[in-house]
Amino acid sequence: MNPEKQTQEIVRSELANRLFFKLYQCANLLHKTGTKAVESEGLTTQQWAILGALSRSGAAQGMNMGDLARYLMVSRQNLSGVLGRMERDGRIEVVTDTRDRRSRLIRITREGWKVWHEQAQPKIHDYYQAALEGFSVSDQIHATHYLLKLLDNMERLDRGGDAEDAD
Amino acid sequence: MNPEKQTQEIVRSELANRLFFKLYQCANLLHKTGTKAVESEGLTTQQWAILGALSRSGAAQGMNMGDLARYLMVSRQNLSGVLGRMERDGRIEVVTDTRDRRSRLIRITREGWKVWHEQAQPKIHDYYQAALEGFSVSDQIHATHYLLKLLDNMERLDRGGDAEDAD
DNA sequence: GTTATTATGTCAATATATTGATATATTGAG
DNA sequence: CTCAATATATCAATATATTGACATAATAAC
Repeated sequence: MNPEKQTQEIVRSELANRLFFKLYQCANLLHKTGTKAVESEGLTTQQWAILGALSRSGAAQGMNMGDLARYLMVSRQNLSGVLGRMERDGRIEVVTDTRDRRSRLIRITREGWKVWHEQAQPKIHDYYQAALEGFSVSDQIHATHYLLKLLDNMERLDRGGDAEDAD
Repeated sequence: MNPEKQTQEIVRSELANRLFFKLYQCANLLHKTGTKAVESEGLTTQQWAILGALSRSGAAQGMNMGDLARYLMVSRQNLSGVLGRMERDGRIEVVTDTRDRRSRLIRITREGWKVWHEQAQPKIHDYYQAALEGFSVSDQIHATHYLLKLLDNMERLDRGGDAEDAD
């Protein structure tokens, strides 16, 4: 490798390093500040993500464990713990799917719906406003695009640990 | 609020929601795929971040707990646990700062240095390569810029929890 | 009907992450 | 010297997160 190419390599590697370190810091602060924003409702960022998923119009009938775990990109065992706490708190309910009795449908309860829309959403709105200060609509679209691209690559990494013919 | 403004509000809010959900998913996958990349060295993404911080030229003398916690954006109690495991594994050492005997300097050991440079770095390099597939240098710069901006806003949120003088 | 697959539950071990409370040692200001 | 501030340690409670292993129940394939 010629010296010029080698210098390029180092620059690129340090650039990547910086990008991932910022992502790492963002991840830490997302959970810290996000949880702080909704803690008065007894919620955390994970529970926020789950209520967000379950309150979508597409999930009116509920979502099963596997789909929810894949959607949130967490493990089934982890999800099980969080859902247990949310069921305890009355925000969600777990019912057996009549069409496939192996499957459990996770649904938001009336109380969960109320907490989500009346209490959490206004605070989440304020949180977004503050966290996205200085972001134009275009900036938001571009930032989301980069995250999506990164996500695609990481999903490929996650699947293709040894099997090298993902989709 | 007129109907047009209201529609704009909803679009903006859904855009923000999408951005933060992607960030949430990225955070989950970063830890999952990142840890997988260095697990054969007995490392995790947190330990990776710590070794990265300690191996910088600026940290040759070591970093104290407080600075390291602020740099990584984690709590002191959390850092304490991770450092304990890393000390147990011989990757770092903790010595009392001679200039301020209250302070403990965290330093990378010779063994930690070796693990970091000879074993972890090549794998991290490959990880970056795969995770940034399709990112030009310009893309990387822009993506980092957005993360940095987000980080600034979230840091402000983190500090100003009760001070209510937001404009 | 037997069997393989699928969806989930559960237990265990480990690591990461927070806040809050309490304690100790050291430094620096007066 | 006294006292406040600083830097850390430690304990506790709670929540999140992973992999691995084993069990169960229901579906689907034969």
